[in-house]
Amino acid sequence: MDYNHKSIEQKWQKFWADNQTFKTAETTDKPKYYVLDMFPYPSGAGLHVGHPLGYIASDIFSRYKRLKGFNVLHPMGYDSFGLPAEQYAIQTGQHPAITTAANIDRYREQLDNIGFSFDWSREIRTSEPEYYKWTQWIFIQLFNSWYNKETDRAELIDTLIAKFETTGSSNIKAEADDEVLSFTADQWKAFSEEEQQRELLKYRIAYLRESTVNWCAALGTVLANDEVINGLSERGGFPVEQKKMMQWSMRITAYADRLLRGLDTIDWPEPLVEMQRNWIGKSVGASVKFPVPQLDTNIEVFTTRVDTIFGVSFVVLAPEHDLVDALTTDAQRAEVDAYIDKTAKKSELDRMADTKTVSGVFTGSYAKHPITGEDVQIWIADYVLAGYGTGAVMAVPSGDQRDYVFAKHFNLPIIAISDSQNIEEAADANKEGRYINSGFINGLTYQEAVDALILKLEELKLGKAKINFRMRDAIFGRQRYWGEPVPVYFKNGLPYLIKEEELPLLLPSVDKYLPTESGEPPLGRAENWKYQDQYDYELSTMPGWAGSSWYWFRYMDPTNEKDFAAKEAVDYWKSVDLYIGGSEHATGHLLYSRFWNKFLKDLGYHNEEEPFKKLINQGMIQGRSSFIYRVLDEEGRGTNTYVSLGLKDQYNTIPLHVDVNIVYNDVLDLEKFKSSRPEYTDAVFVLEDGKYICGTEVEKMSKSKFNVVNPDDIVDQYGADTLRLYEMFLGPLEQAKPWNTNGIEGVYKFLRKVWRLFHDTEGNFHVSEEEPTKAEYKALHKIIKKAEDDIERFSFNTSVSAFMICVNELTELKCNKRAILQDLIIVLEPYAPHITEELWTLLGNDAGTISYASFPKFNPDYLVESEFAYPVSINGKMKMNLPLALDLDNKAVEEIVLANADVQRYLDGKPVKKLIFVKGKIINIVI
RNA sequence: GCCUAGGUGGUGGAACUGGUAGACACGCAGGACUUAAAAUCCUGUUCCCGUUAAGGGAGUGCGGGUUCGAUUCCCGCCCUAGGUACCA
Repeated sequence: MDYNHKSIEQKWQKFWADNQTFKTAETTDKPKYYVLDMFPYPSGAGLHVGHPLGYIASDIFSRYKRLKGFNVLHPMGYDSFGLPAEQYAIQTGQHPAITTAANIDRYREQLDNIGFSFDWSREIRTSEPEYYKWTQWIFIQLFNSWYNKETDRAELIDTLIAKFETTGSSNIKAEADDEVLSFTADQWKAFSEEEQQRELLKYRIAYLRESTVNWCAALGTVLANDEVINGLSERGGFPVEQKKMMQWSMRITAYADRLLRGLDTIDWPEPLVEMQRNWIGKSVGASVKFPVPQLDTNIEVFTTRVDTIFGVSFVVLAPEHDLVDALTTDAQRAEVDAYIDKTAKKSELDRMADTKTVSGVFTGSYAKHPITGEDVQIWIADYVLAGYGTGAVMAVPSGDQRDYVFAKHFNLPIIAISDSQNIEEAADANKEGRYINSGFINGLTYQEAVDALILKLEELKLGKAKINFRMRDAIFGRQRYWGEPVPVYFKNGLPYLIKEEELPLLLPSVDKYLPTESGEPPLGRAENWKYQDQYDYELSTMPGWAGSSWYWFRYMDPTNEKDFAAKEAVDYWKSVDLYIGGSEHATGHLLYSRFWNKFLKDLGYHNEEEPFKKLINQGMIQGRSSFIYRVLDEEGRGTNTYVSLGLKDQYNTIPLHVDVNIVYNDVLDLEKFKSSRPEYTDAVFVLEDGKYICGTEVEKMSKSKFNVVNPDDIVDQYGADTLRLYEMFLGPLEQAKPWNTNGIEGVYKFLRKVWRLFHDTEGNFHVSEEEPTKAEYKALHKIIKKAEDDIERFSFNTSVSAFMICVNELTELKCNKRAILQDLIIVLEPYAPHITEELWTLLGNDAGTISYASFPKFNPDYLVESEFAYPVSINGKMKMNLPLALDLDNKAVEEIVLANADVQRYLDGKPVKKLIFVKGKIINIVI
């Protein structure tokens, strides 16, 4: 019997499912290993051939780790709350739960076709009440906590209340809102319940406050910063505006420093680490106050270059800055108002795009320089952003290019502050020289100046060293239906939690999935939906990232009703050892997950500072579109004649997308093309060499470009094992690459060769019990070593090649010895589990046991070669091959090489300066 | 602009810490088997010069450098992809 992928794969997929072969054991005598894929959002389009890339890689790694004796946790689930299901519900009226369930079924079917070793008994869906109960529970913990800077961790709010009751607000070091009150213990106790709650809200990690949000009118919801790209929504590309709203937020900024420090402890791809670093955006500098005596206040600025403070020639506020109104003099009022009006009208997009024109206006007021006491003009300009730092900057034209341009434009003074500065043409920010024009820091170096200035500013109470972060708190509420309800109700306008034992707070039914007439979110439509029949529930739902920010814990203990996961399970599985997924989640999911992980650790629920120890970004698989060229007639109208790529320049043509599924190795299947659409039945072709060659282009995979390839089709034609091997063979895992099937035949041929090693020429199964030869052992141990090394460094494509070499060698040797073949298929099992399982049982082993067999032990002795030829060069040139026995020491090698007649001839009596040895071989002779 | 990754045959890509560049596969060309096709197998395939051959030369984006020896390390530049953007 020849290799029949269909019957083999169906048989084993059924066996594995029926026997729960990949159910993760709860034993603890084996070391654990946790391999996780980023779980998919089940979209209506189903999987295309790009989706499984990462899953195949993680499956190979999981299976490899099982063979290496690890207890492997390799689960899968669905991130099933999300916008598309809701949009679809708005259009069709169908409940998102129904479409989501249907999509999940389709996904599951497609995934099962590929033969993954997921433990499906641990499947989770974020939209199931059993799951989101715990997402809500975590929200409750976040609401019930504050961040204590002294202990550098989150603590229960009770510890804060206790401090308020004993010492008031004075000694509290907390991450909190800016406008917290100062009070004594007695004052606190005298506060009303409402006043106390209002104050505590400013400290909670999940908190409610009025904040400027990214409002997307078209989607009817707010968006997080990472969901906004260039002023447009990530989904749909709709315009996004700034709007003030009461919103739930997460105090992720409290964790900014820990999130940053943690990056040094994890094994993640450098670009991703860099993205998170930039997103967090730590800058070290100082906060400086410029007194405004006439208003009895200060303008506080943030600067990374305090040392340039004597170069300050003006101060600039963002147009939205709170003090602008008070600072504007009557004379300047009209001009300032006009300017504010103009910038307010500009969208975020315009404001970002327009970075070249210099604009700004003088307020008419002056501030005092904190050190010299001189008057400094106060300006407003839109290059200063309200959202960063304090929304105000001290302008140092000599050291900052934007300030320089601004000063030139408005004819403001430019003061050199360093003897090494060249400010003829542009600002010069170097820190090399000694200070000039700088009062008491004249003559000092950069570091000396910074230290002296910080000291001085602290003494004057007009400044201090400060660290600023670019990262903002994360907006947590969405005005949407298909998400987790926030377990909060309102009493007297203040939020209160529902009790933990009342969880889950179920998502109520609504008649429509649109906002109410009064503009409330869809949940406002739910009837009789009140807490204790009287209090209004929070109507916004949680954002998409809520459910995915802790899901790896749930897999550890997916059905637990008492905890998000049992303590023993969490203690055993700890954190994810290997996480595979796309880099598009760099500043979203991957940051929020780290945040929640740290938070849950602070509350003592586990002990791991980081959730994902090692992370691999699989590259996107792009579509490779195929084109045919339709010939145009004299009037430029399309005809039904199509010309092959190589001849198209002889005609006037337009390219048309053609379905890639009827193109093989860029050759169009003419019959399939003709029957694809009625209008093509009579199509005429201009061929080259009897073939129609299509043009190609790399584009995103999408239906409209006819370049979507469904993995089911590949599995049907070549089998899951071929698909798995081929996706790995395509190139390095991390690299983006276009999908094409040009080389898939080679992989399929390889599997057939493997099959034939076990079968005689009549196709009957046959292996020999003879003792293998040296050469056979050598071929086997080469692949054992190579496969092991390659998998450990995630170089799957090179190990597929190595398997091909090995099988070619064994075929050449006509090797059908059990001792060799059995080990070979164990090593191959992670890549091609179905064919190896079949061969494993043909060899007489129990079904379902190959996945837990022992990975063969590599023996280096088999690779030692007794005699071989190798090239020796002279001065890097004139290479020649010399035969040589290797079991010799360097001394002997040296003698033999130098005695060689060819070498002697080349040396021509010249003295040898140096011999270069590599691994006991002379590789080069220097003369 | 800044940050990060990358640039190797007709194609996808190998070369793990500097040591025979182009493994493996596709494609292509030629051949065997076959009435024929499919399948399978064999041979060749970086480029240039050399009638075949023996042989020689060039060659890993470009220009330099270090080294006996550089795809690999260093300096400068060009290009591509991804991220980011008035962040004080």
